[in-house]
Amino acid sequence: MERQILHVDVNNAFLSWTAVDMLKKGNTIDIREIPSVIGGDESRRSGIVLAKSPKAKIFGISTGETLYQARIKCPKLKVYPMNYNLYKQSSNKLYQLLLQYTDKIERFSIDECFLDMTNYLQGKSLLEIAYEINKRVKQELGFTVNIGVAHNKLLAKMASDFTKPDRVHTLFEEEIETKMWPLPVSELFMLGRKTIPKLYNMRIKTIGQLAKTDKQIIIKKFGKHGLMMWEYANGIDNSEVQYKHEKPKGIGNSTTLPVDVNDISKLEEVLLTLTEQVTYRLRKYNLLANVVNVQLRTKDFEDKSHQRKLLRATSSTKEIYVEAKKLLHEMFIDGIPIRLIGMRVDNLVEKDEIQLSLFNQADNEKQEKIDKVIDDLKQKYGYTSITRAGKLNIEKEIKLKDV
DNA sequence: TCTGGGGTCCTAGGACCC
DNA sequence: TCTGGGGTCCTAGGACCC
Repeated sequence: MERQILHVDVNNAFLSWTAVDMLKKGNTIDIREIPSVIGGDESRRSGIVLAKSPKAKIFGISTGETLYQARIKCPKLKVYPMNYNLYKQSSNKLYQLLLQYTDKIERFSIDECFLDMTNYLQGKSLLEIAYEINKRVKQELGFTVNIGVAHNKLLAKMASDFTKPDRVHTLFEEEIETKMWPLPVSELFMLGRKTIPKLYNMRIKTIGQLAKTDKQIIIKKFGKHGLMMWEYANGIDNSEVQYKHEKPKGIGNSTTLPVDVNDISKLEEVLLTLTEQVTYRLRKYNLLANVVNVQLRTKDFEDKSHQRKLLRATSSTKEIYVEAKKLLHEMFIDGIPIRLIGMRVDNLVEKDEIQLSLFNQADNEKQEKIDKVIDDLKQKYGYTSITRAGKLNIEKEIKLKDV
């Protein structure tokens, strides 16, 4: 049976949500109406554009470029900081509204949802519901969304990306040829900056040209990814809306250091902080990790990572840190300044599914108790209340260097 | 480039086993 | 040994998404 799919995409999400919040707090200007962006923190060397207003777009400012470049394009540009908690709250409000239409909702990212409306139409057409959601979000929540209307996820997603903002677009099978095929291949979902030049070399410039190229030729050149891109170009996508919220498959944190760091003991201290954050989240999900991974980025933007499978799954800060520290030492080369350090855990399993050997249990429980005491305090008093003595030192030192 | 951070999935090659 | 072939597991790194 034909599926009924909507893709809801918040227009300029971070910026719109900030605008709504500022208006609510009595601010008189709507930052959506002026050249403005949400930007990272330049003093922490993460000064890039995360979201932009339509007026900023007119100046040629694009997401991902540096604030420095953005200001050259528009000297009077207003820059507002990131506020992740606000985004999460705003995203939840949207989700609550969408739940009134179907419980088959996949939260694809903080500002995008797929809705499976099959069997939830209640006498209305899919398009009618799309317009109703569009209107209600604007009236009740104060920001606008684009909605893609189609019979599979890929086409719904492509449709919501057409003209913006505040629009509803359909992309049914019979519309593929006129609405999607004339677009450049770079517009196709899952085709990124590495694949586009290769397609150009094959004289493939539009989605239609890709769709009409022999499938086997694309598979031979791009493998599994090739099959997917050929199917997408032809509007084929049988994937389901993943509405059962799944646990993460990996959890990680990384940070660009305020200054390049040459000293491994400093890196160790940052690594400990990252490990504490990651394992805290791991325990909150009631998961255990089987693999520990450490990533470094050098001053010259060269990335490397090392990972290792553990002898047994764990969520213990201490156990994971011991392994992460080993990995750091294996990778670190004295004299090569480090710009970014990250750590992540992978191959996660449900804690309750693991059968602990009796031999390990006593030791394990002791470590668990220590972690739990700290977690409970973090829960109660906020994350920053618990810091290790060593951590405070490095933050102070980095700040001093930075000035 | 004055170039973020959190994810998922895939591939290639080496180690190891039968 | 001038060393087969298939399968699985592991690690490093890449591509892509928002």
